[in-house]
Amino acid sequence: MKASQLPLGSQQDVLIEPRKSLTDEGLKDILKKCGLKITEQRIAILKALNSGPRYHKTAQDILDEVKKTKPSLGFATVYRFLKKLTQAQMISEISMGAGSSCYELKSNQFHYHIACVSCGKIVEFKNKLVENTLQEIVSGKNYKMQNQVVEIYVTCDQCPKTSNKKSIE
Amino acid sequence: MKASQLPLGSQQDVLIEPRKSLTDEGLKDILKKCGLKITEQRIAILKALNSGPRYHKTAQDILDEVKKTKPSLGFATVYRFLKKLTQAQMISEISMGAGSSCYELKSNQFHYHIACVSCGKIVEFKNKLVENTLQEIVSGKNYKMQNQVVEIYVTCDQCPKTSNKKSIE
DNA sequence: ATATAAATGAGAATGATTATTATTTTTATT
DNA sequence: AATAAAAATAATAATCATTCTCATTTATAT
Repeated sequence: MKASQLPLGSQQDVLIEPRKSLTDEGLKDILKKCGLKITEQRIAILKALNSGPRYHKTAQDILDEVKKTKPSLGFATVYRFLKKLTQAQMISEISMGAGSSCYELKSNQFHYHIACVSCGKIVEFKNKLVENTLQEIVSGKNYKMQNQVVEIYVTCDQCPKTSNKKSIE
Repeated sequence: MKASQLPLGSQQDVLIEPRKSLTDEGLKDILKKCGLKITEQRIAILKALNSGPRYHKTAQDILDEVKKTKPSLGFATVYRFLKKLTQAQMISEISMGAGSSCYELKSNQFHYHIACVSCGKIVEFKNKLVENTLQEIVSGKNYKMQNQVVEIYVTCDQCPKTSNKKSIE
């Protein structure tokens, strides 16, 4: 399934809701909350993470964006910071098969993805029934929810050549 | 979130239902259905994929298993064949963050995973309400379902040291 | 102002996966 | 059963994403 997909980061997709942009103060608060020092690089990386229209970004996406203003930035700094943000649960790491992982700032609601295995298009969606059902499942086991990942792989109606592929049995 | 997890393939987990073992004829039929030639290596790899108690396996898991009887097998053959099986939609590729992807033969029902971000334990589960809801979502958009991935990340009750981590907001 | 711990940048190292190529095997056809 | 053509294999090199190392710079608490 997934090996046939293009890497997530290179794809167009549809965003459910635009995010409000964060002030420099807001970005610094994020760093403080994580116990991290405030640097230009980190502010710039957070801004890149929070800029639309696509909110899940690869390390490469972020590097490309930030290098426009800070050409000396290196991959190591991006990955190091992304890992710290992940550990602090400020962002989610998403890996949908081949290619690089994507990262996105957590918002106050879970959202999910529909990806076409043929054209690579990704659509975000939300569903409270699914969200609540998953919450009940883990609550019933006395677990504590940390994150939910729901990905639906489809062949979409804009891919006529592939839409007659057999579904899984 | 995911960067803190151990690789999936190295973890213990709980299986929902044992799978029936396939005869050599059944395995050959799978290859024929995919339009692939029948070789000892492929039969052995399929057997390894279909053996319990854990049905999601890394390329390394498969290589280790098959090398017991065919020591000359190499990684390239494993990956090449897994990619063909994936393209033929006979198996699913699962990548839950860091480490290697896992592969599993598709069964007739979707199943999902709960993973503890602290200890790495993975539990499989099924839920018809979620499954049907996801099906309705894609049907409503005129898409054709190819696969569903539902992963819940938790801190589990056997991890007291981590169970008081704050949940995502 | 300064000491200390943390962060950065550059590049090397690692681990997973894919590509290359010469050799071997399968399978369809004599 | 022999054989030609296409496909598969094994070995290894190459690639890609990510992490590590270490010398230098920077942020922050005092």
